[in-house]
Parts: sequence; structure tokens; C-alpha cells
Amino acid sequence: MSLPIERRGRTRSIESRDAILDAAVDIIEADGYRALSIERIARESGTGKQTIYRWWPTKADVVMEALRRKAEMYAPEPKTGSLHGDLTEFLSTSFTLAANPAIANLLTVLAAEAQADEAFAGRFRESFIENRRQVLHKILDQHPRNVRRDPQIRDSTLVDIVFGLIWYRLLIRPSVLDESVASEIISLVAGDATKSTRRGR
Amino acid sequence: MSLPIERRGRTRSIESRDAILDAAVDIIEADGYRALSIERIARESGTGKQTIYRWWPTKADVVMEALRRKAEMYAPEPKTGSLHGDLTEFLSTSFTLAANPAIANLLTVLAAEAQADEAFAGRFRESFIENRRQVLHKILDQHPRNVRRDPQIRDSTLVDIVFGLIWYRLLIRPSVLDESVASEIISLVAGDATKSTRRGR
Amino acid sequence: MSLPIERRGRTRSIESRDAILDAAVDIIEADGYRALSIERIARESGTGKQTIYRWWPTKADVVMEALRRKAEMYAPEPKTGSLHGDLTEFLSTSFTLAANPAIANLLTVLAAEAQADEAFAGRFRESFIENRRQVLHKILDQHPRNVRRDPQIRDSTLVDIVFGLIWYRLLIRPSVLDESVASEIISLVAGDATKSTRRGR
Amino acid sequence: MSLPIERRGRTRSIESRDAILDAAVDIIEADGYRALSIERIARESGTGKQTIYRWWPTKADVVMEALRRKAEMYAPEPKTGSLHGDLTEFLSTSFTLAANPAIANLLTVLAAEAQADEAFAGRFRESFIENRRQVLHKILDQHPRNVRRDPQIRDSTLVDIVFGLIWYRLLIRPSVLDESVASEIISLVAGDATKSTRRGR
DNA sequence: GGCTAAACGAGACGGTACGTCCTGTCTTAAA
DNA sequence: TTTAAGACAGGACGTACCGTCTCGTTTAGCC
Repeated sequence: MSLPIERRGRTRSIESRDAILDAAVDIIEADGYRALSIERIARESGTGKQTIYRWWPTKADVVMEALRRKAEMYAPEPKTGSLHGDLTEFLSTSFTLAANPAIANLLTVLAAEAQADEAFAGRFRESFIENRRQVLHKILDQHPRNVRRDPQIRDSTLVDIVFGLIWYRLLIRPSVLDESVASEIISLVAGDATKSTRRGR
Repeated sequence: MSLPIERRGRTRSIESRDAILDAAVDIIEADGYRALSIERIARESGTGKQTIYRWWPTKADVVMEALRRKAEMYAPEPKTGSLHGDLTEFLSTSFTLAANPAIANLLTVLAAEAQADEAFAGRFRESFIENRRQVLHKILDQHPRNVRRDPQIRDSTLVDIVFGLIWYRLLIRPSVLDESVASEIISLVAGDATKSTRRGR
Repeated sequence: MSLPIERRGRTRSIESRDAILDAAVDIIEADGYRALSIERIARESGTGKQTIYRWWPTKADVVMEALRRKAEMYAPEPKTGSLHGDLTEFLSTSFTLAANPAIANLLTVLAAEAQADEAFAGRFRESFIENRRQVLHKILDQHPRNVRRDPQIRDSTLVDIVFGLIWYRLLIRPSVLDESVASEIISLVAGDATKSTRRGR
Repeated sequence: MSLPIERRGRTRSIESRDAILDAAVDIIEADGYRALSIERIARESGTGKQTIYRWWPTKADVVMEALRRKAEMYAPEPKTGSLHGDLTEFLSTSFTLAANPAIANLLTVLAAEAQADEAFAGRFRESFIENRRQVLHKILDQHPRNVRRDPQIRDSTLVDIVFGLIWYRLLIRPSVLDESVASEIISLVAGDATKSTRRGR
């Protein structure tokens, strides 16, 4: 696809790359975000600080790449045909990620860092936030308004409500994101979710 | 209220307290959260570091007190009698705070710090998060379920949705919180906010 | 002598001061000047880097103070009355210092550092070089020219010759500085030192 | 001397060699010895670090070769026939070199580096110090002792005195090395320089 | 002309040190 | 007992070099 770009000098070491990403995740899991430093990543990954600075602008970008590697974050673009089905699949994927403590940890690190570093915040939104929003937007777009419950709420608000709920429970006030919450969301967006599909409930 | 406890030695200096809180806010506004350090607060407030450490466990607690002083954050417990009225007043108050950049700045600092410091996160939730949730909960409690739009969504989820939306737009994806958003929220919680249009639905 | 100068804050720790000077000397003796770094001095002395930077502008200044502490470098201003006697005492003191490997080591470090750092070079000359020159100058001044051997050599050149010889054998081409060299110098400056005692020569 | 050894592969690039030596000198002149690094030599000469490491063991050896190229340092072995004449020529050559700031700079670099690197010190003495000493020794050897002023000073001490004076004024205490100093040296070594030779002048 | 091999520029790599900043603690004199 | 001041041990920051190690390319002698 790409022309043979001129590559000079020694090539990048994938071993070092992986060791760095692994170390970053390990440190956060072991001692928390506070304990994460470029110095310690280098020390524990057996690499040099320069190698880290060469490939990532900040330690938060290291974490972001670690997360990207760990969880394919771009949502799977569900296509079940029905609004209920698509939403169910979307929320299931999202909640599963958020319920994984290892991933939730990294997500909170990224959100926190974004507050302190405007440049990183831009990269974070571009890489993580917006593409997941697009998936939900696409689901909403593909279904006529009249199917939906409440035409008075703009799609953009609806999207913010869904992600707002998830992030609120990650960042501000931890509580579970389970199926019952999913069905509440679905009923909010698409009308009573149980009416047609889960009558037996 | 308290008996005249024997207090010996020099009394606490309110001048220092205020200088510290002022300096913290000034630094955040001038150079961002990154630039905030105990060292600099002491330097710019003309106080000693020990004085800060004596009265606040972390710099985030300094910020929290500064915010408390700046804006009376516990909501005014509105009592208009109607669900619409109470919600309108509640959201108006909340959105006004969030729209104030000086306050929004401090809120993001607190949320970010809470990610890195579990102990502070507890104090933060206790001081800021929970009491505002109580206000909204009380509003919902005071109005019979049948007035509300959607009996299938639990109050606790509803509350998280409202605060989730606000925090999402503060922390993750900045966008406006204005009257039109408020009326969307109200229609979501209480049904059609505009009595006349509900008919055509 | 001095008025009670306003002293605020914690006082300087002499333990740290001594530990730093000791460590600097130890490192040079163990692994040479190349191995000397602020980082390692701090590590081995159990102090913080900041403490070193607070009191000395460069690591060479640390070494200079270590040397000053180790050997009282200001010459003893000999007063035997005779030119021969004063010179003998002066050279004996000087050669003894230079012959002490621990001291010689530090002297070469200082001279080397002075080549790379003009500011330090100034401090070095002021603290070490000039005051020892003064002693020799004073000895020469106190004795009439006619006693001396060669009126055609200026005192300043004579002084440079004496110190030049010492430094040359320290820095450029190591060789001994013993009594026989001292008597050569004396005969050069003052005429035949052995006139009365070594007539048979 | 050596048989035509099998030389395969690309031959050494004289362009690179010269670019490296030029860059080393330029850097020292522009920003001083402190600023000299292999990295920067490579960068500014447009060569690779490996090329430098291939041909010189340390950066001081680069400087030494640059100096050798710049000034033919081996003294011209003067043969005027008279002690006065030979010494005059020798000192004139030596002082001229030392008075050239570009060359003096490099000499101090070499002397400083020799303090920190014993192996280089050996190469430095062998290449620079000893052969110039030989010239002066030869001059002294070629003239009977009775011509000289002071039979009580060994030749080796005399040689050290001459070079000591030069290096002292280069390294420790900068001051001029001019004709008047030369004549002092000559009078010291050979008796009154002006008495016999100045007459015909 | 093809092969082998050394030298070349570029630059990535694991490290060490730089000099600065900050943390949380401790010590001093003044209030 | 609190305060401002400031020293302390410790540790991270982001940068610069060290000396080594690939890379792909260039240039030589040899078959």
C-alpha cells in the first residue's frame, strides 16, 4: 500500500516497545497511576528513557497505546438489523470493557491525564472518544426517528447521555454497569426494551 | 457550641488560609493544574509549606476548599412545588456552575486528582458528589412516579444520567450545557416539558 | 565581630557537608576523576543532589573545598630570616603536599576542571594559586636583590618557574619532587645553596 | 616496511577524516571544550559516530590529531651552532605556538583530558611531550657544560623548568610568553644572554 | 560483471548524568 | 503553638551523550 519509505538506521525494536507497554500496565496495576513514571517504566522494562521519549510524547500516550493493544477499542459496528439488537450489542461490548478492572484502570488514567494536558486531551478524544461516538451515532442514524422513544432529545445529547453514564460510573462514582442498566438505556433510547423482546421478564 | 477548650500558643491565621486558597486558584487559572504544587502555593501566597501541610492533607483538598469557598456547592434544595419547576431550578443552578470556567477548571482538577488518590476520592465524593445527588434524589422522591415519564428507569440511574451528562461535558468532551439541554433532560425525566406539545406525541 | 545576622529556617547540616566532601574524595581515589559525578556523590554520601547544588556551584568546587579541608593550603609564611631557610621551608611544604598522592590527585582534578570551566578557573586561581604565589613573592621581596643569584630574572618569572616546575610534574610528566630538586631551585634563585656546606662539589 | 596487506572493501574517506578534525576544532573554538562531544562532532561534520569510533579511541585523540595537522609540533631541531642561537630559536618556536589562541586552546584540552584518562595521558606524552623534550635535551647536550651558567642544575630539571613555565602559563595562570621571557630563560640556562650575543645585534 | 568485504551515513538501543523541580519532613527564630 | 523561612533526603523530570548495535548504501579489490 505504502511505497517503500526511506528507512535509514537501525529499525525500531518491537521487543522494547512491548516491554514498555507491559511495564506501564504492570505498574498501574501494582501501585496505581501515581506510581507511574517514565523513569520507572524504563527501569522495569529494561529500556532507556530516551527510547520511550522517542516514540511517545507523554506517559499517557504510552498508556493509551497499551490500552489500544489490550482491547480493540474501536467498536465492532454491530449490525443486527434492529435498533434493540444493535444497542444491546453496543452496550454489551462497552460495559464489558468498563467492567474489566484492568481496562477501567487505564481508562481512568487517560481521563485524568487529559485534564492536565490539553494536547494529550486532543489525542485522547481523537483516538478514543470520537470513534466510539461515531458507532453509536451510526446506530441511531440507521433507524427512523419514529421507532425511537423520544424525538425531543437530540441524537448528540442521547450519545452524551450514554457515554456520560459510563464515564460517570468509571470516574466519579463507581457502580456496576450490568444488563439491567443496559435495558434501562435501551428503553430510554428506543422505548420499552422489554415490551417486545423480553416479555417473559 | 463548643466549650472554651484551652487553646495555647498562636492561633491559626485566617490571612494565611485565604492567601493559600487564593494562590491555588490563581495558579490553576494562570498555568493549569500541571503547574499546581505545594511549593508554588507557598511561594506565591507568602506562607510556609508546613502551614499548608498542617491544614490540608493534599493539594487537591486545598482546591476543594477553595471551590467550596468560591461557590456554595450544596444545592439550594428548590421547592417550587412542581417537578418541572424543581428540575428547572436544579439544572439551572448546576449548569450555571459548570458554565463558569473558573469553577469548571477546579471541578476537573478534583475529578482528575480523585483518579490518582483513592483517599481523596472518598473525601471528594462525600463532600461534593453525594450531597448534590441527594438534592436530585429528593426532588424525584417528592413527586409521584406516575407524573414521571418513564417508570422503567430507576431513580439512581436517572440521577447518574443527569450528573453523567454534566461531568462528561466537563471532563471528556467539552460542549455547552444550556437551556435546550436542560429541557431535554426534563422531558426525559418528567415527560414532555412543554405541556402543549405532549399531546401530539 | 558580625552582628547577629538574621538566620531563618533550618541551619546547614555539617554532617551532610562532611559526608559530601568525604564521598567526593573517596570516589576520586577509588575510580578516578572520570567517575566523579554529582549524582554519585549524593548517592554515596546519602544526601540529596539539591543539597550539593545549594552549597557548591560545580563538583570541582566540592573537590576544592575537600582539598582545603584536607590540607591547609595557605602556606605557613616561613620566617627563618635567611633566604635559604625560607625557600627551603617553602619548597619542603610544597613538595610534601605534591608528593601526597591523595592531594596530588585532587590538584590535578582542579587544574583539569579549570580548563573546561572559565568561571571555576577564576575561583581556583583566587583561592589556590594566588595566595601561594603571594607567599613566595613575599619571601623574595624580603631579601635584597644582591643576595640573589640572577638579577636579570624578574621575580614574577621566578615565581612562575617554581610553580611551573611543580605543576608540570603533577600534570604533564609525573616525576619526583624531592630535596635534590629543592636545592636546585634554591641555587637557581639564591645562588649556590651549598656554597658553605658542599664546597667540595 | 609492511607487505602489501590485502585491503578489501571501501577505503577510508579522507573527506570524512578532515571533516571530523575540522568540526572538533570548530566546536572547541566556538563553545569550548565542555561542548565537545562525539555526538556533536558527528552531527556537525556530517559523518556517523561509528566512523569516529573506528579511527580514534577517544575524542581527545581526535583533538590531538587535529592539533598535529594544524601545527607541525615536532620542533625543527635548530642548528645555529651556538647555545644562545639554538635556544632562541627553540623558544621562539615554542612561544609562537603557545601564543596562538587556537593552538593554546587545543593544548589545554589535551592536558585536561590527560588528567582524567590515564591511557590517553600515555599517548599524549609519547606523541607530544617527549619529542619536544628531546629537542631541548639535544640542544643542551651539544654544548659543553662550562658554557652554561649553572652546572648545579641537572639537564632534566632545566628541561622541566622550561616546559613547566610554558604549561603553567597555559594551564594555571595565563600570562604572556614573549621575547623578554625568552631572554630570561636563556640567561638562566646559558648565562647572560645579552652579554655575548647582543653585542653583534 | 558478479562477489565479498570494509567503510560509510543514519539512527535506534540500554545506560548514566545533568541541573531543576517538587515531595513531605525537620529545624530554626519570631510572634 | 503557629508562623515564614528554608535545609534536608529522595525521586522524577526531559535532555544530552556515551559506546554499541543494526540498517541500507557505497566503494573497493578479487575471481
